[in-house]
Amino acid sequence: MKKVETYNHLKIEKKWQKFWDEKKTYQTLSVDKAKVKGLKPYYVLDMFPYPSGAGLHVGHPRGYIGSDVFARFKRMQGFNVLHPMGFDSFGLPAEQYAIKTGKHPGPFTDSLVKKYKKQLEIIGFSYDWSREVETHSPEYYKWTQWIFLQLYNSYYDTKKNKAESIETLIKYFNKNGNKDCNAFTNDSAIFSALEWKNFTEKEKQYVLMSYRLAYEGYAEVNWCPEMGTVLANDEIIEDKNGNMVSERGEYPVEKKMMRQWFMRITAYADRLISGLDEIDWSSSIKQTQKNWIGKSEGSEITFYIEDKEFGNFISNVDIFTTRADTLFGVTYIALAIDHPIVERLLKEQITNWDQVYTYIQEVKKQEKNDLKEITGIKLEGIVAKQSFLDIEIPIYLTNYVLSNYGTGAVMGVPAHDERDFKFAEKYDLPIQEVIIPSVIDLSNPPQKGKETKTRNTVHVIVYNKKTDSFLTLRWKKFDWHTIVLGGIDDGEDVINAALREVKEETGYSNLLFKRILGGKIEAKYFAAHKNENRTAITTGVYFELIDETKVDISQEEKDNFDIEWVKSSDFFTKKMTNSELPFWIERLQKGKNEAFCDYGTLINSGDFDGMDSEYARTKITEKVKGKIVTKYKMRDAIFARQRYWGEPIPLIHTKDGLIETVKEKDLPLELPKVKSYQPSGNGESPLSSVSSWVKSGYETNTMPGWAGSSWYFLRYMDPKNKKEFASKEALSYWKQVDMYIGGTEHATGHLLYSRFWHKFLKDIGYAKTEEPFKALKNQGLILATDGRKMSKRWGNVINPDEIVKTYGADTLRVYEMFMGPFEASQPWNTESIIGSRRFVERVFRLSVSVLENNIKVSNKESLRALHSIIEKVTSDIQNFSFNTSISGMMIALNTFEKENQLSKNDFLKFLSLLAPFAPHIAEELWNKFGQKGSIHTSVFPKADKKYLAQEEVIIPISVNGKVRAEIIVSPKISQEDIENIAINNEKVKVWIEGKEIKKFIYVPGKIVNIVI
RNA sequence: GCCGGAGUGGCGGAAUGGUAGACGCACUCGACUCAAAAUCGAGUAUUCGCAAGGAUGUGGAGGUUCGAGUCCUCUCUCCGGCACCA
Repeated sequence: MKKVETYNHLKIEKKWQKFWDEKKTYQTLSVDKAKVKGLKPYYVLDMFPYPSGAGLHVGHPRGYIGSDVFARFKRMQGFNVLHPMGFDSFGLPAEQYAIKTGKHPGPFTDSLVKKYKKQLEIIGFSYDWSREVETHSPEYYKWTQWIFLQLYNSYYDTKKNKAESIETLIKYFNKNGNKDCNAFTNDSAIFSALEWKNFTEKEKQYVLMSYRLAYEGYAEVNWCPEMGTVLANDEIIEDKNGNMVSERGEYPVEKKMMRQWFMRITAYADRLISGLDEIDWSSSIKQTQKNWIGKSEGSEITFYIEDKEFGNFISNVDIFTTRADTLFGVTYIALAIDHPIVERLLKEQITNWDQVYTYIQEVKKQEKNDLKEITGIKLEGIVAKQSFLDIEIPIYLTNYVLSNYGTGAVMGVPAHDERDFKFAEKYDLPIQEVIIPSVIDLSNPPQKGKETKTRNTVHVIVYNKKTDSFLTLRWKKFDWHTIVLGGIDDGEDVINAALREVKEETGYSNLLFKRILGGKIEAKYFAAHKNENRTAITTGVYFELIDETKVDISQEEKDNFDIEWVKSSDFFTKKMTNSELPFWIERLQKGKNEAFCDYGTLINSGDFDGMDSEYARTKITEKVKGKIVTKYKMRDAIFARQRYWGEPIPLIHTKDGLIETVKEKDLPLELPKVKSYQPSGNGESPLSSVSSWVKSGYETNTMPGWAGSSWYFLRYMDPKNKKEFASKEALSYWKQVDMYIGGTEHATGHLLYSRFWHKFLKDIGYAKTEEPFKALKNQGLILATDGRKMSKRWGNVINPDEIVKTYGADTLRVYEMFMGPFEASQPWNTESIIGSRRFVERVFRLSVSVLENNIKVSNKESLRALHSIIEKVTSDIQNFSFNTSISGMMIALNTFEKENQLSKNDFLKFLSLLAPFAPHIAEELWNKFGQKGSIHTSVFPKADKKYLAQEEVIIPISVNGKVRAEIIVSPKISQEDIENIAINNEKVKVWIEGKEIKKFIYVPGKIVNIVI
């Protein structure tokens, strides 16, 4: 018996990993060499990991495998591929380790990095490790600090729409003050050139802080007095009673204002939105970013506040609204509890200050983001007015208005805002309707050139409880089916008008009034009998029939229509002639009235009556001398942590209270050694207890975790450069990341911050593109078998090292790509991994038989299978449809085995398709077949269409859409011929016998459908 | 509440408007074997039928079309994000 070679993954994988490493197979060519060779760049990037103590589980490599397949594919297509890896190695867990053990987090981090690298290496990725970056190494963070300094020394020019040097702004101030300076700021104070020159250095510094892109300010932090430290949001949990406590030790956490550093990301808000249009990201992640930035256009309108008793002017107050069209519906003004004018200007005038103060304290205690109930308190003794409104408007403090959005003040329009509506109901404030929905009667639309008359009408819905039906009229002369309706006479009450109409038209006279169905509705139609257009402004009234008592009705009415009671189920679903009816029914079914928040037509708004909302928004803003403004939900990003394990901020506080930058030649400003990693106890970072550090005046805050990760992709382009963060040549050659792969969890963090930094670096002449990541793919999660996320906590973690050991890296890679669509989440199933292992083994066995058979030319079937899979894999990898590539290769393999007529050369082509997915076995067999070099630097095969043509195709014949037979014909068969064959087919005959053929459809090469 | 995404066999999933369930797992039967594993072959949506064959079937209800998992309208469920943003 002959000894059969077996597939030994352990041996093969180790062997080739060593080979690739020694031969530097995956080393990216330098810019110069690539240019000489004429190779185009392609940059495939993974989101680099944060090395945590837990190590990798099988979910982590999913994205890395996908990007590796893609990178290998691009490399075989002849691109100079940049596919690097590194570590985001500053951060909290290492810090916590240091606090717990008292040891320096550096060596600990290094050991974790080592562990991660080892785990990654055995999976066989094609990273160019010579370009590795680690954000905690001083050679790297030197440039993170350098970028910080550029931001610190820049402001945003809103006219040029780019960042500019702060020196330019200072020159401008010297000449003109800050009038019309086009610099982005949140500060509204205006000063002249003379005033600027007379400012002290400290005052100047203070002013400039409002313009710099990196600036000092104050912000609320989570302060834990027990631990004497500031906590990040993910270090806080909610305890049983709903109080915020620290995750470790469950100590209470409170809010505290602290000095911080910020990034003025809001200056880039518009570009962060518009840039989304030019990048190939999933719509959901783009939408998430758009929502997060939260752009909304609205108006700022000034109201003035006066003393109620004497009418003395006290102060202006600006409100922000997106619905200036509802201005005439204002019935109160609502201020945030911490609106600056409350304490500053109004306190003295408010006659119920004690109660107001108590209320403010109460609201302050409530946890943010957890508004259970809308509350408020009226400010007695003062009122608001607006020149164009002829009313005194009460002012409230409320808990539903935020001081940090808009102007911290809103106009309360209960009729057209849900929250205002609730508030008005609770505090019994008037609800003034100014916008009504507008419908056009499509069956009878207004005609051009006809006069339009407006009239007030009433629609009456009458319900008969006994029979569960509604009163309708069936018109005799027209094809109309309506509810009772009619005009409202001058001075007549709506309810009386409704009762009168019902009595006149139907005779029913004993009705019980239930309610008015919300606001009015405008309907436009053509009144044929009067030859004019009508605009009916209609109120819906709802009655119940008490009994069938009837009065006589006129003959005219009897001739007009029949009375018809319609069962409620029909009434709610049936389309009737009144186009307003769906509104009435919706309101009827809701049971209570609500605010109408959509756009519509204005009423009760003086000169603006009849305008539509959108137009009126600007018109009213103009009229009241308001401003059209744009607001964003996004806030400036906090750029400081009171911790040790992060990049030091390269600034020096002088004795005079001034801030100086660390000179570029002195970068990096390295982290000092400290005795203790414990927080200082006063909220400052451990750096504040290093006396030499403090003596030198160095800033004690460190940078947040996202600093280093906001530009690392640029460093990979030129990782060893000592003079610049990356050379101009490297930046212009690589330009941007072509394909970025990572999880969706970074949608509003890393992915937003790095776009911001990249845009800034472009503005100051370094980055070459507006956007850093041209295309982005988000890999789906791999869930544990129990459907939960893999986590130590649930004890459901599967370790990739073990899978690699038992099944091999190639099998793991094939399996993770085969599981399902790359961007969808799937549960891990160790049971089904065997399928991928069998596939790899069968390829191995096929290689043995191909060598033995030694066939010169493959047979037709094999050739067709090969070339169609070449085509499929090429397009599937391009689309990240890795799962279908693999199933396609399995199908091809089935054919090769069945036919057993595959040539060596054709097998090698197949092997090339497999190489990106299963690199080790592909390399092994490539080598065994006597090929030179590495399969991974060989050329990806191209499909030859001539092998794809088929002489015969199977065409299903369907009758009325149901498949009844199949025939085998030439793909070139004519419509006439196939019609003959199909109709005379025995199986088909059974179905069409004696029936007339109405239509015969032949979709060439696909299907026949006979319609009878 | 708002904005995304998704609902297809026992499971993971496939399907430019053209034979739904490819491919894989699991399962059943068979071959090989003393036996088992591995491997190979056949089968495997539901339902009626001995079979040939028929009917039903892609969360639900309608619609467009010769033809719908795919397009349109409404609706239910699940997942993700945001959430007092005026």
